Amino acid sequence: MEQQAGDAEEYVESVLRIAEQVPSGHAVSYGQVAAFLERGGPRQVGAVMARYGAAVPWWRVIRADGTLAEPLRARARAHYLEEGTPLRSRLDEQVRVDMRAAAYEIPRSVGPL
DNA sequence: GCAATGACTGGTA
DNA sequence: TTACCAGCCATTG
Repeated sequence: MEQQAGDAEEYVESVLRIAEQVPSGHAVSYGQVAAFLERGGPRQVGAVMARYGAAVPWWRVIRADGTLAEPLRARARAHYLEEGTPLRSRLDEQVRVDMRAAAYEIPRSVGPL
């Protein structure tokens, strides 16, 4: 019954799985992913992304208000411009994703393996 | 076992 | 609109 360790691994796989299948030009929030998995919370999703997110399009998993942590913001902007993600930038800075337009509903087929 | 930390969220001012 | 606050939950020291 070493389920606990297995659950942690499965949780990571599920989070990465979701991040991987978010289509270009769309984005989901940490809370959205956590609510979909019904597991942990937004901070746990963020923790997984911080550790294993490098292997997936992490810029498609963002905060509920369409912003990102500062160090990531600058990197994500380039990807958004390249993918044509709907942005809500007023001036040259303060770039944030327009979640109303970029919102993406996670298909249930992506649930926990 | 307790305290601090973090790629968060929603509400109020 | 932005700024601040309290709540939440697993990980780490």
